[in-house]
Amino acid sequence: MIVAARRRVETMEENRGKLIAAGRKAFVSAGYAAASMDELTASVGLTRGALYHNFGDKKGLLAAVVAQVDGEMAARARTASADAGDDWEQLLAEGAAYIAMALDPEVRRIVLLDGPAFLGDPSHWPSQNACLQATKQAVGKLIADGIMKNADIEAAARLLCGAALNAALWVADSDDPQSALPKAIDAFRLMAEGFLSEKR
Amino acid sequence: MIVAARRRVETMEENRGKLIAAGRKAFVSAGYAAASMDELTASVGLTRGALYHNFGDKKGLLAAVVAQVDGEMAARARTASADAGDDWEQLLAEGAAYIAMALDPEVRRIVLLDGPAFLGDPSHWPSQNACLQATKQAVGKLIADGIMKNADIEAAARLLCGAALNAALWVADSDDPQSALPKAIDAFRLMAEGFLSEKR
DNA sequence: CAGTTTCACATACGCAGCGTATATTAAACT
DNA sequence: AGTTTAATATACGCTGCGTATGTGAAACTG
Repeated sequence: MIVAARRRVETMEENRGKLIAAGRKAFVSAGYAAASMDELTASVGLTRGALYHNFGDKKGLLAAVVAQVDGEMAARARTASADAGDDWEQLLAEGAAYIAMALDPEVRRIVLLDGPAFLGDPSHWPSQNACLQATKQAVGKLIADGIMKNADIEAAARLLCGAALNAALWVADSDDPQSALPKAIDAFRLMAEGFLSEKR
Repeated sequence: MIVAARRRVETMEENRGKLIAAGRKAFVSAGYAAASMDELTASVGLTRGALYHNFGDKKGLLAAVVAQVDGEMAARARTASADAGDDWEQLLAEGAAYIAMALDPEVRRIVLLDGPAFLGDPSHWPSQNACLQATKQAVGKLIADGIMKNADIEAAARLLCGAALNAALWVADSDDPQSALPKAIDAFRLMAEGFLSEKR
């Protein structure tokens, strides 16, 4: 059967997708700096021409890849906190989810290491770092409801996120990640409770 | 006056020092990846020959630079905690000191961003990340004395350090670092108290 | 103190990779 | 059908890393 000629936008979307997928693979295995754009594009049957047309430069592809992975992180976090009890438990569940996520090499390498190093601070990313966004929102509500002590929202969110993600890097790099994970999560819950109001 | 012929080791030490100093400058202004070893060595009147002889490769220089900056961080942290009250206050003072340190571009760019991205997890650095080491020791003592709740030492240290350093990155990148700094430190103290034993 | 060795560093070379300028070809208009 | 547009390919130059080789001065040696 003769396939109808593909429309331009279709193939372009498809090629963008291919390149982003290839980027995820390449960046995670070689790291952003060492990833070759020639190899990457060839691996999906394209050339650097397509890359530079679609993403401007190498950084542009990284940004697109980060945005995609970041979006997936947000989805996973929502799922994790969905069946937690109250708002506070939801925050803890999200934190635990982020710690677990960093066991994923894509998250670790691309979002936590190369992202900040080559794209700058996550809070300025166009994709808005998922962890930060979700945490900030949760913290805002908890403080408003008097469940959390009155700290600066941004600062508290950043501390919680930073703690979770950094602990995650430790877990991932430890000798026995599977046994380190619960320790990290336990400690996280303990520490986060510092933010809880006394009267609760 | 005729200067006595310099001994070999002397000049070598001096050249190593020059290269490390040049590395600090170059890495902080351009970032590790974009720093040119040709420019860097030329800026101190040497060539890449000296670099590769002394440090093996580009990464070797980064490691040396990281070790130096890391050492200075440790010294600053000790000074900061020296005149704090009890052990717990010392831990908090150290944390606050680390948050303040990340306002230093060298610390931020070299130790917090490029270091982990290109040398791997700080806990495996030969220089042993100063923040982690100091925090682990402090936490160990506090738990042994029953001042802190019984969490995993590594995990707790990693969380505290991660929170402090990540908050520091936020402070450094915020619109008004000087006003963000106290907010970050306040929130840090609050959160850290989650680790305090009830009975205290 | 002349001869020899060592080694810290310079010079020279090859190769890989990024970005850009130009070419091509198929889809989209008219 | 002819023309334009634009998505991708091709071709080029430049920069930069790492290595192989050269060199001269300090460090041994008898």
